This record gives sequence, structure tokens and C-alpha cells, in this order.
Amino acid sequence: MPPSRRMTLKDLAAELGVSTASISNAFNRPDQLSPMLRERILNEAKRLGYAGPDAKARSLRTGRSQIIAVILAESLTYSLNDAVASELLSGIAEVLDAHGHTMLLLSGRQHGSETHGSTNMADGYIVYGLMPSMTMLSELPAQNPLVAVDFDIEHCPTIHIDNEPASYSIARHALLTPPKRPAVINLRLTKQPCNGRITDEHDLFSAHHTITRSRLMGIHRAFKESGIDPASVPMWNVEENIHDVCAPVIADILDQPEEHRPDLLLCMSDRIALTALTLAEQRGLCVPDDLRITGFDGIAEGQYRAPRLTTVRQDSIEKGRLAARMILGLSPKEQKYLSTELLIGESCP
Amino acid sequence: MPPSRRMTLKDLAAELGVSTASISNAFNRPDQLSPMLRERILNEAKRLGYAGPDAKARSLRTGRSQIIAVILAESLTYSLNDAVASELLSGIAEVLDAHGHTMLLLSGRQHGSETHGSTNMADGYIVYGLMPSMTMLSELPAQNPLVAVDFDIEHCPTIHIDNEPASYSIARHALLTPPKRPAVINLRLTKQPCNGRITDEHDLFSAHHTITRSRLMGIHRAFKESGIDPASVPMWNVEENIHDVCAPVIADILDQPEEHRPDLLLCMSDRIALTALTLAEQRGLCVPDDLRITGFDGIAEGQYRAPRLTTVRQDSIEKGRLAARMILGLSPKEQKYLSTELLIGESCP
DNA sequence: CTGAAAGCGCTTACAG
DNA sequence: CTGAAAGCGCTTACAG
Repeated sequence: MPPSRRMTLKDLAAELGVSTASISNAFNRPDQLSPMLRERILNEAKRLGYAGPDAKARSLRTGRSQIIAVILAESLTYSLNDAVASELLSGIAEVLDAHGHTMLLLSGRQHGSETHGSTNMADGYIVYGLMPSMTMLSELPAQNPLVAVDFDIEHCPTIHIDNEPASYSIARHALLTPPKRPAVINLRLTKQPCNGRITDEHDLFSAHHTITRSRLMGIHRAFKESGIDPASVPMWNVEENIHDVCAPVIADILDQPEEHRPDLLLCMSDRIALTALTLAEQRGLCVPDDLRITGFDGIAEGQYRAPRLTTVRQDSIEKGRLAARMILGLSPKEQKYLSTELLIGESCP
Repeated sequence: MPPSRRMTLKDLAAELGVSTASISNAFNRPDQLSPMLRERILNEAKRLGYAGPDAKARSLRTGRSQIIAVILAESLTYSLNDAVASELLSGIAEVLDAHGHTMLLLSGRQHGSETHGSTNMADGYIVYGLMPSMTMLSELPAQNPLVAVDFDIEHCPTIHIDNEPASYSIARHALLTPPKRPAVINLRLTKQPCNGRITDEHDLFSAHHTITRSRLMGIHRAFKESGIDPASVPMWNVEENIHDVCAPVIADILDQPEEHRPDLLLCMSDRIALTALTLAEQRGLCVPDDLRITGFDGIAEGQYRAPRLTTVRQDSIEKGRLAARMILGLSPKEQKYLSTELLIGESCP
């Protein structure tokens, strides 16, 4: 064997004077050869610097790569820095790791428009969030399993949370103390991109297109029950769930004259709510006395602070675990709804 | 072709009456066949549901998978939820994505002790942080490139930040206002696991084993310059950079009688500093009047709050970009130091 | 328990 | 510009 080349299983077999099958079995199927021979092969392999079968060849031969791809609707940069997506990923990683699989990260928003060539190497796909384009999904190998999280794909197992009841419950809690001027800050709810006040001019996405529409329906149900006409409640919208996009919208809301400024902000995410909290504090507004704020998600950042955020906790880690178990065939592939939990903090007691 | 089986390049070639080489070239090397034939092949492929060459076979044949593995010293659960690691990963992902590569996530702390079989599929490895065990690294294919981030591997390109000068600069800033009772909260500095006060009994890791030792050296240099004996400054340690581990240690510090309670906390990370901020606020302590706090890292959570954290910003995204560029051969493989930036917030003006 | 051989689906050097 | 053929490094069904 030329020393420049990496040692192969065949080289090792020749070196030891055994068949390639025995080498393979020594690494993969201990019951297929005598313990003594196996011991000898493993020892010699280590001594000669053969670290085990090549994964590229193995995956071609077996048809499986032990790789599960997670396809994120958002960019990888956003997803990796978003607490909710990160929790989902860690739940997935935990289960995959425990079962000898690894996680490949892909985004529905690639650099180019084309799918990465290595995409079809994965044994299965977990798709998180509504994809900007469905062409990518249609190009995936049809026989490989697919699980959708937070949105629906026809004929696919999906995992959701109970968005409408969850936001109903938090809105109902907030409305126990009647607000003078309630307001709602939505996330990507309008068909026309809008960072600001939502007007009659705007068309809203359906619940099929954005989970925040379901959340809004829950909030509206609570308003009606409290005798408040939802149409009378001003709404704002932000396009991105990041501080720098939320901040100017919220600044406009808070910088209104006091008689117009809301005293209750129902926010569609903790990120929006935390941005509102920061801007309120910077303006010397007292939370919750001058302004009550609620979020949605239950991320750590909202709970490890003073005042703590009143919010709905969704267990994204468990979502990820379940998605991974479905993909690996450890849980039945079905339509699954996870429940949420109301967390009452000091931002809206 | 039996309809149950996925279509292969060979099937398609037979179907169209052309050679397999032409099919391959149609997808990979447009210059190797006439535009007309290529067009026909691509159209027919789409019509017949052939989505392109199989990545498993391609990677065996070419020897490259277009996959770069990131090996994280911490668990995936920790890394994915840590702002600094997430920024590094997003920097890596950004560059890989732009160059047709994808990112596989691995941890040095696997479930079992054994390396995943698919580990050797990657074309290159970015290793982040000192590995709990070096065996995993020694089993990687020797001919594939390796880049180390935040620690050293012999004969390998590495990326660091200027830990000592960075913490010197922030400590010097803090000491411009002479503290009565300064204190330092370290991260994983002691050889014996310790969540609490560091005493003479503890052995400290060398700078080779933990970046926080270098940071401590910078802090000590600033102390000496200000005429403070470093040995007189009490030090605490935490083992994990997460709220729940930091909180009890910091609570003990803050719950001391006022005449012993520090009025300046130099923290080795923003996570520690933010935990201190929260606990101080919960106790009604005024930051910075009663207590000044500094961090290290410059994560968003410390800047998008009131009071903003005084800290040192390290550009983890750029670290990730550079690591990815080195792995892909787009940047020279060398020992690289990235500089940091002092951020002066209200937590220590 | 062990070995000889086929073949997973591609890419590429080479001949025409 | 096109095609026939070798071979990447394995695993596994099968024969002995």
C-alpha cells in the first residue's frame, strides 16, 4: 500500500491474510466471527492506523448515511441565533445523537436558488417552518421520511402546538385586569411586508400560512369574551423576529402621547415582548404599572430577568425530540399537537 | 425500471439512449456536451422524476462529500443555546453555504464514547474548544484539513482572540473608578470542579487549558497597574456558562452583608454578568451605583437591555467565517488572532 | 466460522 | 462531441 493513500479495508484484509468480509464483520457484526479473530483484527487495525470503514462507501453500499437533515425555513444565521429554533435543534440533536445519527443543517433560503448536491444524502428530513418555496421539498428523495414542524405538508406527519388556545389563555389572563388601551404586535401577519401599524389596506395571511394568525384568533376570542370589539384594538406588525427590526416599530408605539400610548401590549413572540420591555425601561416607563406586556414562546431570556415576562411556554426541545423520534421510526408518524403552559411573570401579573 | 426503485443515472441513460457519461456531464460539466443534448437530458430528467446524481455515490466516487463537520467541545444542547457558539456556527454556515457546502454538527461529548460512523464522511473539520478527549481528533482522516478555534492543536491552523489584552482593557476601564471591594467570577478555571469561592486549596488550569486563565492574567495586570494586589481580590468560579449554574454562586456573593459585598464584579462571560445583573435587580441593588458589573463576549442579550452591559465584544461570526474560509482553502491556513472591542455600557460606565 | 464475488450509483480518463 | 469501461470502498448473500 502506498503510504500516501489512506488505508482501506481491502488493504487491511491483505495485510492480515483474512477476507474483507471478516474485517467488515469485525467492525459491524461481532456475532459473525470468532471473538479471537475480531480482537486480532481490531488490534491490528489500530496499530496500522485503519480507523474503520469509510462512511462514504458504507453509505453507498447500505443506502443509509446515518445523517438526518434539518431544513429550516429561515436562514441558518437567523435560526442559529433564535432561541426557539435553537431549542428545537437541540431536542433533535439529543435524540439523533443517542441513536447514532448526526444532524446536517440546511436552509430553505440557500445562497443560490439550487439545492445543495449533498441534500439527497440524508436518510430523512425534518422541515421546520413554512418554506419560502416548495420546489426544494419536491426534489427530496420520495422514499425518505419527512416530518414537518409548525406547518402542514400533505400526507406527512406534522408537529404543532396549540397556538389558538394558547394565545386565548394568555390574552384572557391579561384581560382580567381591564386595559384602557390594549394593542397587539403581530409577526409577519400581513401579505404586504409591513413594519408598523396594520391598517384596513393590509391583507392578512391565513392560519395556513402563518402561525401568528392562529394566535391572533385566540386573542380575538378573548377580547370578544371580555366585551371588547377586536376591530377596535390597534395592531402593529413586524416582519422579522429580531431586536433591530422590532425596535423602531415599538419605539413609535411607545413614543405616542400618553393618552394614546397602549397600556397593554400583547406580543406574538418573546423577542418582540423583550424588545418592548427594554424600550419601555429606557423611557422610564414602569412595567407593569404604566404598561403591561405579554410574550409568546417562553424562552430563557424572558424568564431569567427582572421583571420576568408573562408568556406562554412552548416546549421546543420536546418538539425537536418528537420530530427526531418520528424520523427514526421510534414514534408513530402522525399529526401531533403539543400543549403549552401559561407562565405568569411580573410583566403582566 | 421497477417503479418501486428510485431512478438512477443509468436508468435515465437507457431511457434516453445516451451514455451515462453524458447524463453525468449534463449535471456536472456543461462544457462537456452540446447545449442541445444537455437541455434534452435535463428536461427528460425532470419529466421522469430524476432529481440529479445520488450524493452517496458521488461522494464515494469523487472522494468529497461537500460536507464540513463542526466538532464542538461542549454538548450540542449547550452549544446550540449559547449565543457565542451560535454566532460562530452562523459565521461558518454563511461561508459554507455560499460555497456549496453544508454543515454537519458533531459533539466531542457524544452519547456513547465511540465516534459516529459518519464522522469520516466530512471533507474537513472545524474544532471549537478544547476537546474533553483527544482520541476523537486522532481518529479523523489525517489527510483532511482541520482548523482549531479557541484552542491549539499542534501543526494545525488555529483561530484565537486576544484574551489577555482584551480583559486587561476592560479591567483597566473598570478600575478608573477605584472599587472598594472588587471581585472576579471565573469560568471553569479550577482543576477541581468548583461552583463557589476559589481558595488556596484550588489548582488553576493553565492558559493552555482554558481561555479564562488568559483573561484572568489580563485582569491581574490591570490590578497591579492600579496598585491593587491581585492576591487580595476574592475570586469565585462557575463550572458552566448557564444561568442555573451561575445563579446560586452569584446569589451567595450578593447576599453577603453589605460591608463584604463586592461593588465591582469582573465576570469572565456575558452570561455570568447577565445573571449577576438579574440577581442584583431582583435584590433592589442599583447597577452601577451599588454594584458595577462587566462581562466578556458582547452577546446581543447584553446590549439589547437596560442597563447595557459593559463588556468586550469578540466577533464570533467573523471567527466562524474565517474558520470556514480556511477549511475551504479560501484563506491561508495560519495561526490567526482576531482583535476585540471594548463596549462601555451602563453596567460599568 | 470464513472467503470469493457481486454490486451499490456514480465520475472520469480515454478511445473513437 | 459521445460512449464503453474501470473503479471509488465498502456490505452482504451465498457457498463452503
